[in-house]
Formats: sequence, structure tokens, C-alpha cells
Amino acid sequence: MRMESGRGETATATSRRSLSERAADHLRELIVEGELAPGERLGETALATRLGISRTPLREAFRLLAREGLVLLEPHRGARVAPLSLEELERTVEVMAALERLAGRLVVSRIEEEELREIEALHYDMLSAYARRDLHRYFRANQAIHFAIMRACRNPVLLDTYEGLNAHIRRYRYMANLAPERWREAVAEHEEILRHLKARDGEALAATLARHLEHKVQPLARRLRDGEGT
Amino acid sequence: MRMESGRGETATATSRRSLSERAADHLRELIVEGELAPGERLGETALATRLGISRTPLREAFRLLAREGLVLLEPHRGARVAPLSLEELERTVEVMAALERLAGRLVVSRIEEEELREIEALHYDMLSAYARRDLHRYFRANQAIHFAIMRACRNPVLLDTYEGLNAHIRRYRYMANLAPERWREAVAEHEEILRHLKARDGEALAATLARHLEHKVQPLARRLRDGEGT
DNA sequence: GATCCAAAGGTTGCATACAATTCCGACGTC
DNA sequence: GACGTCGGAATTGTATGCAACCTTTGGATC
Repeated sequence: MRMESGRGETATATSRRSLSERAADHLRELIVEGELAPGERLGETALATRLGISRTPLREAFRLLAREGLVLLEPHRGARVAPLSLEELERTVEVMAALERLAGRLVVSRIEEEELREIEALHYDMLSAYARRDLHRYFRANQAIHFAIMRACRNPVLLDTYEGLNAHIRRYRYMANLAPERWREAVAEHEEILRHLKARDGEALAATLARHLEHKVQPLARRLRDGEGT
Repeated sequence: MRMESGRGETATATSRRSLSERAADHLRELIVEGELAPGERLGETALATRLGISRTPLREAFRLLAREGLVLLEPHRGARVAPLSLEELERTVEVMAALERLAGRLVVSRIEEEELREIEALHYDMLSAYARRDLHRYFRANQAIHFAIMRACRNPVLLDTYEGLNAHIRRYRYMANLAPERWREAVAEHEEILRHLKARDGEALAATLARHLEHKVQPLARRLRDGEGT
């Protein structure tokens, strides 16, 4: 679900991706999915063996993920999966909300008809998943919608920044377990999003998107506040 | 929480920074200052020799800078300094403006007295530099003010993201050569910024910061539009 | 019993060596 | 003359080796 490549352009020669990039993708997935626990130590030799590569490309992958903030790199002391924290979650959401706001204002004047139709289709996919209470499909459609909106802004810097922050948020997702009333509310907000988008009302869309994100995160934050620290 | 290391100040254990990080800092400076020209090819062996290190840490530095968007990394074809483009500049400023807006809203409720006094001091440093038409000192104070505001938001994610984008913008700076009336206007905007900040008026501050940034970039964009392409 | 020191083991940091791929020029063919 | 093909050189990608550092454990001292 993440980056086709560095900053920006088109997903071209994907088959020719270097080992370190693939390792980074792999690790990112493991971290985001919680397979590698927060705070877990990442020994180079052990992980390199597990991934079937040598230490060199693995170290390059570490550097990438450290830059993204998913891995903590302490000199001469190795790499650790970045711990989760309420603090970090809240700070990340603050920034993402600002980006969503920007996207709302931008997208209405830049989106093309076909993209709008695709978003509409994704919206109905999401409703379908919601009707069946299929959380997994719901999440996928949901993410796809938000990324489609971002992409339609035609601003690679925005998209890339958003992707980077989104990876962080996704780490908390598995703790979500949407409460029924919150789920219903989220769907209602998505209806609103689509409506504003079709009406090309940038300001309203911006406000709804930001509110939507904050709502989405509130239960997570509450849960973190009660539960673990880090 | 999130990287203390980025290219953040707080040069704590400087002696303990890895070679690849120092190489990345060095290269970033060379690129931002234009020492390494946009589009220039970065041969690994040549650069490694020039920096007095081996290829391994240099390659790690490449990966970092590629993630930041300052370097273009094409598989099996090596690294190039990312070219400048009007497109990229405008897209970056769009995102930065959104971050400045966010900062304006956040900072008024989070800044501490001492930080405010420091910003005021920097403001007068800037006026001093302006009175002498000392462009270099002016730029330094200017940057310091904007970073101080960001830091006072107490959001490491925001600060880190802002820093990353700012490095891109700085690449265009040397083409600036502030026109006298624009310079005067920028100073006036800064007076406004300080006033709103002291008045704790977040909305007004947000608007002024965003406008300030856009004004700052407009001449660059115009110059690029007339001048080179890439 | 607690604290400090020291040596051993293990891990990371960097350099170098080898393999894979691309680029460039020469040659041949149409 | 243009185009395509085939080496060879150069460059990048990956693996491995060695040195520096950190951690740990054992023991000695207070």
C-alpha cells in the first residue's frame, strides 16, 4: 500500500527494485502490521538471515525506515522498532489533519471526472463492506479513498508526506476494533465527504476530512491513554 | 517519539554520529548550497574518494537523501542530484504553507514566555540585518525565527516534516536576490507575525505565515518560469 | 551484600572484494 | 549511411572480513 518509489513519480520499473528497497518494504510491512513488536530489537545478522539477504542491504533499509521514523537507530547499539506512544500518535494526527485540510481545498479544483467516478465506486465498495461488517475490506476501501483524494491533488510532495505519516498511523490501527456507533458515524462522514467533493466545495470538504481523521483517532488515543504507555 | 536525529540541531553526541549520517549532512549542504549542481551525476567511487570515506556509508547517505527527495536514485544507474523544477517548488510550497498555517494555530497556545522573548530577539536581529541590508544575516535570522516558531509548537513530527521540505526550498534561495520592495514587504509581514504571536491570535498568525511564505516564493517562481526549465 | 573493574563475547561500523548490470563503441549487415 | 548487435569497460549491487564499540559476566574489593 505504500510508495511506488522515492518521492514522486510513477511506479515504473518495479521489477528492478534493489534488495534494500524490497527489504525496507518488507520490514515496513512487518512493523506496521505489528509482526515486529514496538521496541523490539533488530539484530542485523539475525534479521538478515531471516530475510535471506546480507547485512549490507539490510542496513540501508534500516536507514530508510529510521528516516521515516519507524525504526530507532542508536549508534553502535543497533536498531529497534520505534515504540508506540500516545504523544507520537497525537502529534502525527495533528500534521495529517493539516494535510487533509489542504487536500480538501486543492482537490476540488484539480480532480478529473474519471477520478471522481473511481472514488464514488470505492465509496460504494466501502458501503458494501460496511453492510457486511467486513472490517478488513472496509479498511482497504477507506484507505483507497483517502489516497485517491490525495492523488487527485496532483501534488507528489503532499502525497509522499501523507504516505509517510500514514504508515505511522497504521501501526495503531490493529488496536482499533471500531465501536459500532463510531463505525456508523465514520460512514456518515464519508457520505459527507463524497457530497462535498461532488459539489466541489473545498472548504466544507477540508473541514469534514480533518474532523473525520480526528474522530478516527480519538478512540485509539483513549485506549492508549487508559492502557499501555509505551 | 520521533527522530531526534533528522538533521535536527541539538548536536549532542556529535562525535558519535555515524559516518553515513555525517556524509548525508555534508552532501545535503553541498546540494542545498548548489555546490553539487541539479541533475549532476554522483558517481560512488569518485564521491567516496572526495569525502574520504568508502562506498558503503556513502550509499547509505544516498538512500537517506533520496528519501528526502534531494537525490534521485535509479537502479543500476546511480545517483543524481534531483533537478530543480517550478513544479516541485510550487508543490512543496503548497504543503509548507499548510504546515505554517497549522503552526500558527498551534503555537499561540503552546509557546512559553522565554521562547517568545527569544523570537522577539531574533526579530530585532533580523531588523538589524535589514537596516544594514545584510542579506546573509537577514536570511539566518529569518530562518531562525520560522524554526523557533515551529519548535515552540512542541510537535516533533511537524518540525521534522517542515525541516525536510525547507531543505528543498533552500535550494532555490540562492536565486532569490530579494527585490528592495519585496524585502520591505517581508519585514512588514514579520512585524505582523510578531504582533499576532504576542497577541496569541492563532488564526491571524496562521493566515499571515501562509501569506508570507507564498510571497517569499513568488519571485522565485516567476524567475523560474521565465528562465530555465528542467 | 553491594559496587566497581576487567576481560570475553557479541554486535555494529566501515572497508574491501566479488558479482551483476548498464553504458559505449566497434563492427557487421541491410 | 543507418540501424542493430555484440563485446569490453565502467559502475552499481551485494556479500564478506576486520576493527571498534558496547554489553555482560565474573570476580575482587570495600
